[in-house]
Amino acid sequence: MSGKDHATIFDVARLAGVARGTVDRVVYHRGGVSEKTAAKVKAAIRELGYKANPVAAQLASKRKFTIACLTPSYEKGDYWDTMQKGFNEGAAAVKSHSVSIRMYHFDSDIPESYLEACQQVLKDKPSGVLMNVVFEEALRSFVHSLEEARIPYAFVDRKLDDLDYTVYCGVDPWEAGYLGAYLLTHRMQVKEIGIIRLQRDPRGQSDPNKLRREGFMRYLRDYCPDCRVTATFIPPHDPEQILKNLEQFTKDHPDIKHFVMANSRVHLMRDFLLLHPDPQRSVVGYDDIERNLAVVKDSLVEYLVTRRTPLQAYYAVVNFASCLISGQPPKKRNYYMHVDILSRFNLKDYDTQSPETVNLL
Amino acid sequence: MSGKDHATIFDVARLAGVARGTVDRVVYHRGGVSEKTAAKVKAAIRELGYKANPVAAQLASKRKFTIACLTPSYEKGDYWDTMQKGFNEGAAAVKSHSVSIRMYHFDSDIPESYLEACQQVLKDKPSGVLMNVVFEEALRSFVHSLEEARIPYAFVDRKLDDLDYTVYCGVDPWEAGYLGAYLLTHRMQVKEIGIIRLQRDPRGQSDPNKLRREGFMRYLRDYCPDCRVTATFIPPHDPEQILKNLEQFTKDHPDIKHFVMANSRVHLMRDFLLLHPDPQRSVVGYDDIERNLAVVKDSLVEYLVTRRTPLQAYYAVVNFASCLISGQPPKKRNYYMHVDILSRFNLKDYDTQSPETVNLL
DNA sequence: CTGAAAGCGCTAACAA
DNA sequence: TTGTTAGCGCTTTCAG
Repeated sequence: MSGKDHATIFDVARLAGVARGTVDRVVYHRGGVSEKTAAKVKAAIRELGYKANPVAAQLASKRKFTIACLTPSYEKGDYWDTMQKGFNEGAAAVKSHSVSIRMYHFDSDIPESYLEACQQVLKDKPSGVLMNVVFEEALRSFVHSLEEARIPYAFVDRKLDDLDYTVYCGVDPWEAGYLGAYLLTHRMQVKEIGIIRLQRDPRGQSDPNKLRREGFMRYLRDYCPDCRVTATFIPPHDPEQILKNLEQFTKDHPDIKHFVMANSRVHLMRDFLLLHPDPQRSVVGYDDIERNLAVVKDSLVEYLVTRRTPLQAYYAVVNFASCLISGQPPKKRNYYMHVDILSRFNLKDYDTQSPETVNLL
Repeated sequence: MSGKDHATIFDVARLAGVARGTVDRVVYHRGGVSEKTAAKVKAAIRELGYKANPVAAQLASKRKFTIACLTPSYEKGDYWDTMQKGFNEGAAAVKSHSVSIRMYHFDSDIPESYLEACQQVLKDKPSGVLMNVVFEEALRSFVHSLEEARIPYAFVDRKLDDLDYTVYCGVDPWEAGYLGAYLLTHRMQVKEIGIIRLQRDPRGQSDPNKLRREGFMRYLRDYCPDCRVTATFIPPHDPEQILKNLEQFTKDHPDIKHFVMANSRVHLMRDFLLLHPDPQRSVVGYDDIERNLAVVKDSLVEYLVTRRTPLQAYYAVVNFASCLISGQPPKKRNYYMHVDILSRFNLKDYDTQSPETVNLL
């Protein structure tokens, strides 16, 4: 073993009576080796208990990987902006492993923009595609193209179970919904709940929070069977109108003291909550975007149900990268994250705890 | 940049007009470089945006590090056993970076055993010591010896602020206490609270949960000023006696419906809670050890205030290792973890989400 | 199909 | 205090 505490490719080569290159060929199934030679090499590997040194492999390798991240475009501070942080951190982490990421954005209200982005990805021939579920139909056809091009793909946040993705990273939205209903109602006699929804573009074929709402409703059926739920819709980009809507809604339903927003924008209720304080009121929202953390901090919203969104993106990138590097067969890997409960007394250190903490060097 | 997309040590050396070895010396603070040269090198580094390639560094380096982990001994399933998992995972993560860990245990009821363990550590001359605070006096004198031997040290879980440690990883116990009181009382009119404490060895000079209790009491002063708190002590290793004690306690104080255990063993209440169900009762405990997760799952305990204990240990190991490897000057690095709220509806995936998920290669 | 050899970027021992 | 250089273990190209 040339004085080492572990066998090197050189030791194997010598024992097998071949060159190092040949050993490399059999180790990585690169082909082009006669069966007889391969057998000799394999025997030597077994005898020496040889394990390739990934550090050395990494250094010597010239391979480069590109991960295409196909996600909705975003504005500062919104959900996908929060995700973006995680993508960036993931990118930084995998950089020294010679994988880079490239973002592709589309407008989640405009199916055409999604199709366009898909075309662009296909044209760029990345090593893998990391994406989310927005337009299901279009997504399926895109995945079809990817499979034809033999490009592996992974999901973050949402997935379609029946597809052959490599990695998924996210939380179970149904469970998050269930938990939200628990937090909104337990220890109280709740008879009425108001659910505030967003007016999405009429053409929008996506309903990203359907499962959350279903989980929410299911909890109510299980534990508060005679609780009535009333919905109202607000226009996400018109603060004045939001305020008016909510004022009208609460005037129409004076008994509703419990509110939930199943999307990531509970902060849109801020003005209303500030202007109409009510000690009996309780509000539950979702997702750890900055503005949401702020309304919790200000005691306007009682609970936020979430997971570390940037970490979720980070995990997705890192794990997908790891799959690409190792060239493993595309077996599904699901990483379900834990659902966190955030209240005004455990807000500290939530968003500061970035994954970088974990990276050596 | 010699045709690369990133600067190498060679590029830096050339720009600074020095040899590669010199660049290496300044990057790793190895000393033996004149200030003038160092300045030139630093300028070149900045100009090129040079980042050392950890993969190459790893491959070339012959250094070995040993981290001594000095912790209380444990029994299966208890708090320090849970920590141990994290230490092991941390060890696995840093292994390929040529750092190994070695455990040293002592009995937290027997100061002498602690002194002995300290002596052993000192004799073994590790590259660094990772530890916890149990016997404060003895710890201070141990730290003194470490400083004389120029061995850096780090804390996990608890720390002493005034010492010159390198890394600390844990949560703020006071805040965890505060949060626990919130969870136990909010949305309710609570007039009486029972706090269940452990009979620790009389010689035991440690009171590990003092700060937690203080935070807890502080919340009550802030928000439930006329709530009365009554304590009782149970013997941790005598289930029958625990049951009797608790039965007697609740007989003596029939109005107490709210209980808290500030230590990690709320599961000791299990038998009592099972035998005397009471829909009005609420119990809050601390720490994510398996048996505690089980009593939450069974709805015997309503909330657990915790952090990912194994992750905490993992972070401590990895970060400390990172400091040792990089040979950075011993500047304090505090990693405050987020305080998690666990209820029966968000228990899933809490302990399964191990840090290994994040490791490439 | 197989061997030889030039690196990958950095460390560390030695020489100056 | 600084420069030089031989590797670390593997990949990959180029000859044979």
